Amino acid sequence: MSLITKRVYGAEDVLPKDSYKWQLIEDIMRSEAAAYGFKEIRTPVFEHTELFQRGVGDTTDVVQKEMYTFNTKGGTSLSLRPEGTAGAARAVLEHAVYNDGLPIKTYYFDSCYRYEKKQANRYREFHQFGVELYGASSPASDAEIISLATTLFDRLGVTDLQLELNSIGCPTCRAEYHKALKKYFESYKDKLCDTCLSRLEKNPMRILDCKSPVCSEIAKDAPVVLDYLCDDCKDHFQQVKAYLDAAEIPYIVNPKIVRGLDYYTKTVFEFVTTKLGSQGTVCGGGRYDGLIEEMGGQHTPSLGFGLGMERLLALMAEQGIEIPLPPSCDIYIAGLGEEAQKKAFTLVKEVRETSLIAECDIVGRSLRAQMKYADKIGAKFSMVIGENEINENKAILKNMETGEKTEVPLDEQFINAFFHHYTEYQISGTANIEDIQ
RNA sequence: GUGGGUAUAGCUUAGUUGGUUAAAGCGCCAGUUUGUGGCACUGGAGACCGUCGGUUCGAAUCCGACUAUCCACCCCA
Repeated sequence: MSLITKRVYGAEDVLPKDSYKWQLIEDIMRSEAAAYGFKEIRTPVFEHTELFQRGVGDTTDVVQKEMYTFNTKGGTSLSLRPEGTAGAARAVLEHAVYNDGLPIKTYYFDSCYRYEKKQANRYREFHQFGVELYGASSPASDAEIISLATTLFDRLGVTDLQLELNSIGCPTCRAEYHKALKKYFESYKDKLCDTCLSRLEKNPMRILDCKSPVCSEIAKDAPVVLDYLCDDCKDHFQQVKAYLDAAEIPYIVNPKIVRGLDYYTKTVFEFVTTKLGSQGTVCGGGRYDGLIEEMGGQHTPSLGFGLGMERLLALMAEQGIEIPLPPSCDIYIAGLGEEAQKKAFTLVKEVRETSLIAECDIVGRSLRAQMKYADKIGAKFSMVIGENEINENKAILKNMETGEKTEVPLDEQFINAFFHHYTEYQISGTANIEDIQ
């Protein structure tokens, strides 16, 4: 088949056979976020370009080369969001949500866009579950955010993740650290890769993250940010760790994680796995005490994380976690002949009003083909209606699993009779839906 | 932006040293007599063998370019 076009490079379709997985995971996330007191926020996919330039940071790769930026007919520069934090923060400020009282706890399911080369578990359109907490500076809030993430992974049964933790300090102590780093790396100027050479001027911390063997070898002995933290930051970090210890949340301190977005301060963390090839970060976040101010608001210490839905799904698949199938058809009502088809059509409608799932033939199939279809969609019960049934006003209800047949009335008592059998069916334990929560 | 791999039905693949209408399994649709699914059987639809060009009497098969796709670098979710 030659189609006019295919899907856009780097974008993925979620097909009917898979969408239930997303729904279940989203349900769990919503309920858990709600349990922590978070409420959903929905913001537009596009924003004024300067929001990301200011918010995410001009020097970051994300803003410099990965944004989908375009001009409107009126000449305004807009960009598709490359991440969720900036837009959420903008909305909170624009609507003065802080007047409802602090802290503000929000979560979102965003589709985000980055113009990058596609790779395993890296897409140009990807989906992120994100959480933002505004107006909290205490280490307890850091721990709460991390705790939410670990609870989510627990509830989903994800185990192959390690929490890596670091503190990159506040602007004051980071300035000291930058100086030390620069001094250190300058002595290796002739050996560093080209990208790292440019990083040396703009953001030397990024060199620590370089995967090139030479640079990472040099980076091994580089000054560690934790040694340069001011007393306040050092204390904050200690207390975050103490909270995590108290909550028995395991972590390792990794002084090399620096994060790619400029707004981070103090606590940064990632949940990483080795099971997903080279895209091992499933969830990343941290504190951004300066962001709200940078965007024109009052000083509002804040923090959050983003969790990659595609990567989470991929990891769950890799781990062999089975997501329970969604409910299938409860009853299929086959019809023989025009009059019977209409009867089936109305009966099915009645059943649906009780929020059960019911189907009848809508493509004009033979009885045998209708039964095959009923079997294929996993109908729990079936029923055939023809001339006889209409004349006698009763029909045979068939349990598709056991083959057991029962006579039921076709009048207004039909629903009651069906419910009776359906309830027995569920009690007998043949319904095989296990809850992974 | 830089590398490397791969392109044959919806999916997974076969296709021998270039040789007549490109094959199989799964899936899909229909049927296997009178009104009942799973199993089995029969039949059907579905591929310009990624595209363009070249070598040749002849190309899915050899060569080139392009495109798509996958993986890695980079970056991050």
